[in-house]
Amino acid sequence: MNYESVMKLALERAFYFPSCEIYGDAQAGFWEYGPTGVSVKNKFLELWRRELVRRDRMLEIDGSQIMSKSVFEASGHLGNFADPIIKCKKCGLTFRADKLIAEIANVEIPESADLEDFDKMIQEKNIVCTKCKGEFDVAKKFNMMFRVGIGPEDVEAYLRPETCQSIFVDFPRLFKTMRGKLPLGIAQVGKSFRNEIAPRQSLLRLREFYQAEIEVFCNPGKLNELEKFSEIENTKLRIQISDGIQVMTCKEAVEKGVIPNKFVAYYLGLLTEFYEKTGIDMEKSRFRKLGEKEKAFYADVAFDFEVNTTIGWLELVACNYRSDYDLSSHAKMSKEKFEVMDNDDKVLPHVFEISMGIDRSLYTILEHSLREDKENERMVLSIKPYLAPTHVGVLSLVKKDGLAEKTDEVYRLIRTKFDSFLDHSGAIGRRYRRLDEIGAPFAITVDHQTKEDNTVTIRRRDDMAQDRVNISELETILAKETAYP
RNA sequence: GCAGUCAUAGUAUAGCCUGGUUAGUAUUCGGGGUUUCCAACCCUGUGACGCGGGUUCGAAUCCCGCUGACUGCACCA
Repeated sequence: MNYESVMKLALERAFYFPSCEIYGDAQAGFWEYGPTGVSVKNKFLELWRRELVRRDRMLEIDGSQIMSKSVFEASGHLGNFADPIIKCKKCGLTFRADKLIAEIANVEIPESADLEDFDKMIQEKNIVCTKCKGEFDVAKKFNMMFRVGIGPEDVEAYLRPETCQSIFVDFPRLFKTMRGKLPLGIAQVGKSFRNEIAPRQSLLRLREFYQAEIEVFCNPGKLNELEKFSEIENTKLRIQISDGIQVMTCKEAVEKGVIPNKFVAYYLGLLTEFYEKTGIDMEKSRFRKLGEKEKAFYADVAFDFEVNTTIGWLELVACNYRSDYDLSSHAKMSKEKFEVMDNDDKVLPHVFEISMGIDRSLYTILEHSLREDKENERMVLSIKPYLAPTHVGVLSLVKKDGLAEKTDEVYRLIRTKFDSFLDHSGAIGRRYRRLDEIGAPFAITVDHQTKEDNTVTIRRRDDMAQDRVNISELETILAKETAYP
């Protein structure tokens, strides 16, 4: 289904919608999740916990969103997370200073250079606005982090631009108190904040967004010694190589040198198995190795997990081998010791990161699950039952003859065990359609026969077929059908 | 951030050019009825001119600013 239809569904059924929408000064890049969206998000995260955190015995933390200045001095975000920009005095057009200079004067100035260097070069080479020939104002830094002031003294701090910094900062304590052993995964779900220049397309480019990040700390000397690699060695990865996507097992990818080591391949394998279970169409996915220029400033080797949608390839996960970039910078800045013992070796761990964009993942799940059933004139969200915002609708065929009361009874029986929705009003077909649209995989209908033999019908969303079962069996059936895989 | 297009109920739209009755329609939604297993029907009700200025006796309509959405460019660490 396309972006437009997903957007319509999102607005009509309260999956997500613009933040502060009743006010005229609402800013772009901020969206809220409604009840249905939250329900899917929570279930998606439960799946993530099962398939990655628990499976790999990772530790999950929940850190602060506001972090002190030193953290970002050490992480490099204060220096590198900013673009040098110049603005035309006449027409107001803004350019990236380094890019414009490289283009016009053919001189490479690193983007982290002093601002005066850009001004000097612009003077020297007499660079003017490409559009109106106007003069440029002095270069400025546009930092994508949101600055906040703490307390009455307005102490400088920042909203985190990625969740992982708390994981790095917390690593020494966690390793000691949780009896850590390399390789050790530490995970976190939470919000991050980036002052994007042009937020776009609802959940796909936000200023405030959810990440589920995993940082795996490892001994860099043992990247090919990983016993659990055998668990995923036959898992098939889809990897972009030059112009085509090649499908190969994790084992083959390492043997052919497509992936540098077993360690990285293991986590790409886990990630593949996870996304298969979200119901995203994996035939439309790929891992893409990033080139030198595309990589983040902290990354050594980087693979993006991307999925093709109706608005193009979307990056859902960034997998970065960050080496000891973060731990050594924080060690230097804080004087804290980050070396740990790995058997008899004292090592400064390296980090492999799996940084997942939750909002984009949810969008993709919706886009890949939503379909139009023309034959039956309905929109169906064929989402995996364990991710569905509502598991089951509980309906009375008619309100009268005591069926409503009987339906209430059935609802009370299951309401705390499943996400269920009670509905008596209107035609039965309409109620089924409403449930189809929010992806409820099952509908239970109480009819006249129920009063005679205590049976109800269960209707399945995808094929609209119905079975008659005893009320006493409902819990078992639903538990089985909505269970995580 | 730049350029173009646009902004009316939950959703989709008409009206705007040419200012003037109660802002129309479809669907959704609430209540009632009838029928009963796939958006039927009948009655009834709720619900909108993005925000701020200006012009005017009078603004959804004309003008200005802001905000947002879409598309393209740039950006995406």
